[in-house]
Order: sequence, then C-alpha cells, then structure tokens
Amino acid sequence: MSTDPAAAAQSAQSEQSGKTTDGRLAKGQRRRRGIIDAARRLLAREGVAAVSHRNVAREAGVPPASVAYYFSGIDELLVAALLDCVDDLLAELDRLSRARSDDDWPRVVAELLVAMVRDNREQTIAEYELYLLAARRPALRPAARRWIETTAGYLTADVDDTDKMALLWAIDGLLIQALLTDEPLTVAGIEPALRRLMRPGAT
Amino acid sequence: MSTDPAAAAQSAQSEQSGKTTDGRLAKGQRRRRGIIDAARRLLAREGVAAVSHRNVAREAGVPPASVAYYFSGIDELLVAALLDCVDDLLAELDRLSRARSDDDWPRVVAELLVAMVRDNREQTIAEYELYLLAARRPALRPAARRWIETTAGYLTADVDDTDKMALLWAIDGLLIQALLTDEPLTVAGIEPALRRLMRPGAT
Amino acid sequence: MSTDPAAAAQSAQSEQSGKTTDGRLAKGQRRRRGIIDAARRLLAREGVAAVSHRNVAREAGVPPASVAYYFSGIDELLVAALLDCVDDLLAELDRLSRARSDDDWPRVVAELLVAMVRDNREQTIAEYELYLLAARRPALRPAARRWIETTAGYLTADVDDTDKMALLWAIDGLLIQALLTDEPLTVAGIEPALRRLMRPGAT
Amino acid sequence: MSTDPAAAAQSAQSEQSGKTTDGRLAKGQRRRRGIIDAARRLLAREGVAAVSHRNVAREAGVPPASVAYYFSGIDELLVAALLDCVDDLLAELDRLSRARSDDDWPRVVAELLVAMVRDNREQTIAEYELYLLAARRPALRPAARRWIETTAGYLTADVDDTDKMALLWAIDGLLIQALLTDEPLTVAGIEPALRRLMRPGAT
DNA sequence: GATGAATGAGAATTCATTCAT
DNA sequence: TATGAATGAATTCTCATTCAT
Repeated sequence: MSTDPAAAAQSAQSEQSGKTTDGRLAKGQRRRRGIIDAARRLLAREGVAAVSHRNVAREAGVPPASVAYYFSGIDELLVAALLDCVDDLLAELDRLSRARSDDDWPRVVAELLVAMVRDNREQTIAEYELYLLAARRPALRPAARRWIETTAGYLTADVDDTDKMALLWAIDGLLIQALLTDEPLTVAGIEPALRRLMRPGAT
Repeated sequence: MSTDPAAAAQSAQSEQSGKTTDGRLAKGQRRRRGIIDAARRLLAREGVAAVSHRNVAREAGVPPASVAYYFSGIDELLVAALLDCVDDLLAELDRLSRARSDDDWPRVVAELLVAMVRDNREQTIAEYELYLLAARRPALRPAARRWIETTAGYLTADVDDTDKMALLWAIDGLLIQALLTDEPLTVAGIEPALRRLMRPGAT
Repeated sequence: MSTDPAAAAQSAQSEQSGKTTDGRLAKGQRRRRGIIDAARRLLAREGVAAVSHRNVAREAGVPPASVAYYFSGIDELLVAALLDCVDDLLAELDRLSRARSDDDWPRVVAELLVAMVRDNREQTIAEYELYLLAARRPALRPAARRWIETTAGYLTADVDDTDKMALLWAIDGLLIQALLTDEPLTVAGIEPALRRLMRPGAT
Repeated sequence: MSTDPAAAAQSAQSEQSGKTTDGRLAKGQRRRRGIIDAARRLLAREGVAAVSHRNVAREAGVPPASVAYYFSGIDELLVAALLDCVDDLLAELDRLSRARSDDDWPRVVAELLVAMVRDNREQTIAEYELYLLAARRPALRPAARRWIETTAGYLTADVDDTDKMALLWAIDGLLIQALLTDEPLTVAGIEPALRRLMRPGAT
C-alpha cells in the first residue's frame, strides 16, 4: 500500500506519455483519449456489458476499426478506463485531503461516499463492475489493486492496522450495498458507523 | 430483516411447488431444476457474462428453446439462480448457527468467510456478480435484497445497530477484496478485525 | 355480386352454427369466439404479422395449444377473422341503408369512410392487410371476395355499371391512401369527388 | 406533387452516389445493389413477410451479416426496395409519356395497368404490400408518398382537381381488386371506366 | 376434448476481429 | 497510420407444430 499518495498520483498520470515535446498531445494520443472518455461514459451509462468496439466507436464518433487499432482487445480498453478512474479518484482524494481539518475527517469521508452514491451513482456502479471483473480477468487485477491502494493511502491514515482493514472493507461494502438499494444514502445515516470505524488507535 | 431465518429458509425453498402429490418433482419441474443447476455451474465457472440460452442449454443437456420455455428471459433465469444461492446460504448459516458456541462466533464467521473465498471462490465471485448486477437491473433487486437480509439475520445477532451496519458492510467488502487478490485469505488474518467488529454491545 | 345484401348478411352470420338447441353457444364455440375476438384485437393493434398462436393465445387468455386446437393453422384463423369483419361491415351498412334519405347517400358514404379512417383507423388497416394478403394466400380469397361484394351491394345501388366499377375502385383506393397519410380525412374533402362518382345513371 | 417527373426520376436515381471516379460502382455499392435486387426478387416471389436477413442473404449469395452491414434494419432494406420500385415506375411512365399520342392516353393507361396485373402480377402485389405496410411503419411513409406522387404526376395531367382525386383513388383500387381476383384483367374491361374518369376538365 | 411440455427452425441483431487498401 | 468492408459466430427471443397425457 502506497505510503505517499501524492507521488502515486503523479506516477499514475504520467504512466503513458505519448506527448510531443511541446506538451500537446499527439493526434494519435488525442484520439486514444477520446476513446477512453467514450468508454467511461458508456460504462457509466450502460455498464461493462455494453462496452464493445462498436458501441465505444459510436460514442466516440470514430470508426469501429479505430478502437481495435488503439486497443488490442476489449480488456485493454477496460484496463485503461479503470486506470483513468483511479486517476480521477486520486485527484479528488488529494483535493479533499489538502482541505481537511482533522477532527472532521470521518464527516469528510461520509460526505465523499454519499456524493459517490448520490451524485455519481452510475459512475460508481461502473467502477465496481470493473473492480469485480478483475476477479475473473487477471488483466484487470493490477488496476483494481491500485484502486484499493489509493483508497487505503488516503482514507486510513490515522487508523491502526486491524481497524484499517475493517475500515477498507466497510467502505467497499457500504458503497456496494448503497448502490443496489433505492433508499437514498445520507451523511447522517452513515457518519456514526464510520466515525466508530475511524477512531484513531483503538485498542 | 428476517427475525426467524430458519422459517424463511423453509419458505424460500418451497416457494414454487410444482410437486406431484406423491412428493416427487413433476417432470417439468425436474427440468427446470436441471436448468437452474446448469446455470449455477456456468455462473461459477465462467461468470454472469457466459449465461446465455445456448451455453446454459449445452451445460444442462437440453435444447436452447427449452431454456426459453422455462424462463421468459435471461434475467428471470439469473433471478432464479440467485434465489437458489440464497437458499443454499441459508441452509449453511442455519447449520452453523445450530452448532455455534457463543464465544467463538467471530471465529465461526471468519472460518465461513475463508471457506467461501478459498473453497468456493468461483461460486462466491458469481454471487457477487449477480449481487452487483442488481444495481443495473431492477429485476434482480429483490433477490439481492434477500441476500443481504439473510446475512444480516444470522451474522449480526448480538451487535448493536451502529456496529451492525459496519459489520455487514465489512463482510461484503472483505469478500470482494479477497476475491480479487491472489494472496490466500486466512482465519488468522481476519479474525482480529472481525472480532473487534462483532464485539457485543459496543458503545 | 349479391343483389340482396340483407339475405347475404344473414347467411354470413349463421354460417358456422355450433349452437346448442336452446340458442346459447356451446362452451367450445364460446372459446372459439374468444379466440377470434382476440385475433381481431391483435390484428387491429399490431397487424397481420403479429397474429401468431402465441400472441393470440396470450390476448385471449387461453393456452397456445388451444388456438391450434380450434384452428388448424394461422390462415384458418385469419379467414375466420376476416369473415367476422365482413359480418360487422354488413351490419353497419345495413343500419345505414335503412336510415338513408336518398339525396344524401353520397354524404352518408363520405361520412362512413371518414369514420373508418378516423375512428377505426387501425381496424381498417387490418382489414386491408387481410384483403391484400388474399393476393398471396388463396385460402383468404373467398373471404376477400365477399368483402368486395358486400360493399358493392350496398354502396353502388343506383349507379350504372361503368360508374359502379369506378366507384368501387375509388372507395378502396381512397381508404388505402388515407390510411398512409397523416393528414386527417374530412367529409368536405372527399364529398365532391364521391358525389361525382355516384351520380345516378351517368351517360 | 412533382411537376417535372423526369427530373425527379433522375434525382431519385442518383440519390446515393458511391461511385468511383471512373463511373463504375464501387465494390461496396455493387454489393448493396445486389442485396436490393435480391430483396426485390424475394418480395415479388414470396411477399414482404419473407424478407428476412437470412432469406435475402441466401437469395443474394452473401452471408447474412452482410445484409445487416449494409442495412441497419429490415425496414431500411424495405425502404430501399420500395424506392427502387419507384425509380422503375418512373422510368416506365417516362417512356410511355414520351410515346403518348394524346387522345389515346386513357388506353395507354389501361394497357399499363393490365400489364402490371397480368405480366407483373407478383411484382405489383409486392408494391402494394410495401405501400400498405407504410400504414403501420412510419419509416416507409416517405417512400410510399413518393409512389403516389409519381403516379399522380404522370397520370392525371389533364384532369381537374376533383376528378384527379377520384382517378388516383380508382387506379389504386382497381389494381388491388384485380390482384385478388382470378379473372384476368382486360383492357376492354376497364377502358370505358378509365376513360370516363380521365375525361379532361369535367365539370 | 383440451393442454402442458417440448423443440427444431428461424427471426433480428450484435460481436470481436481480420484484412486489403 | 488508419479505416471501410466483411464475416463467422454468437446473442435473445419467437415461431408453428406435435404429442403424451
């Protein structure tokens, strides 16, 4: 698990460079980006099952063969999309963490989770679909592992190791259960439990 | 949340009768069962995405039209399979609960979870796939809800309400994370965290 | 072409008897009727292509095999439905004809046609689908011919033979063209042309 | 209603170009044509109901997926076929109209209609099937409307407006009735009625 | 007489991928 | 470097019909 999340963020973002020397994306990379963005929109809107060459191509406004050209298979595209999600999550967590006032950290986390379920429900569902898909397809595992480590690095800073495991489990379970319920998730509903899970250095 | 899980188990199993008066399954119901079993094998072996009329039919040794005859759509088949998993889980939990010696309950749960990941990994992955699929397909939601309630009824008996939420979340998160890791899950590794989550009547 | 439409009506209606001696329909005949009615509703709502054993059975609330039991094939059912339409048309024409005041006959016809397109559009489309289907399937021809003769008998009473042909043609063409236009058909729009076609004993 | 049918014909035919610079059809367009031709043969021989990916593909000697590649749905193929019929009709009417000697126009029309029923019966049936199908499927309406306008532009040139309506109706009705009768249609049988319908400037 | 069960055939459509250009 | 064209194999689902009961 990364102990320096900010550094991890940087490495994640610069992993595939493909930039020209003047910093602008090369044409090919621009198209690659467009395809990943299209895939993420599709993923959020219709789920993993809808991610096909054809659908992604239509969403991105490029010919289907172009998707096959930039990604050697659907799995590779899914990996790229999942890594892209991790980058976004990292940026968000980084932002929150800079703004944190310590005694409110559980509330900040509660608000983040509620926002993920309420304001980004479909996006979050998609992330869990990819996450779980990793259980079947080894190609997705490194990306999924990065997701867990990212969360861990930011959310469990002050917690002892035993509690840290419980907290990470609980966050995943909370999100999943919230996603398949129709009742809205509220900060008030989850903050007490979270606060208890996050109390520093519990015996 | 069911307060008498054993009774729920019984009702779940006898939900659709279709039995002849002498107690044996009618021919049609026997075939229906065979299709569900085939679907569950397929589900475990290859995942939700592999559950198609054709594949299920091949696995069950019946013509594809037969699958369509007994289930008006793939979703209906998936629901039947998920409910069937719930029945099995209920039976298992019931068995464990009868045998429990109270102070060891956290260890019993830890052993159950380890077994789910180690001895029934693929089956458990399948259950979570169905579970998550419910987030996209409303038809699966009642069945998924039944799953949560079943778990809740047995596992959180002695825990106060705030902790109960955390415990249920943690169990789901633990399983999911364990499923996409290659490192083996051990009782020793999770028991402390579980024990802390399950301590009775925490403030 | 029948010269005594009222007699034709009677013969059409009593063609298939199946009545018990006390005048009530036998149970089998009642079910047969229910199937024909269901077929006509389906025909109007979704067109000839939707008339299948399965769909008719669902609409009628009987098992699919029941439809096959009462009608040896789809064509036989379609014939029964078309004859049933003719019966209804006959009854309607008969009613109008009793109420007619001679100099307004063209207007009465115009109003009938407008009503067929405006108030019974789908039903009328269905009738023309069956009508045209007769061109492909000989089994439907006698029923289609009866339709033409029925119309002819009532609508062209006072017209000489040459004009009679033109009038019958025009009525069919008018209806068909009206059915595939979105602009509403109005009495004012067609009455002049109809009146000219129907003027008695031209040249 | 088109006032210059010949121009319309030309525009209709050149609507989709897809030609290479040397005037020959590109390979893709050639295959597209082959599929439309196969569809029209099938349409004439077996009717609208027989137009399926599979049947058209077999008739055209291409794999079924090829039909799906060129036409995004069966309706699109039917529209293309109907427009193709309109092109042919236009060419035929254009030919006749160039050769016309005015006082015989009714006879020319009578001969055309007799030929449509006698020599091109199945083709004509197919056209009316498509025509009527437009009443159910909006996608076909523009093509059907083009058919009516094409006919109207050529056949009713010298007729006043009220009679023009009647004439157009009558032509459709005549054809339909002729198609579902076994008695042969003759010029002598329909010419008088047509001549009366087409007399110029009737009051 | 009536109907659950069953099924081979076929429907429309989409899929990932290859390949010539 | 891209991409139209192409396709074998798959998808879900419906069909008319038969047959044992």
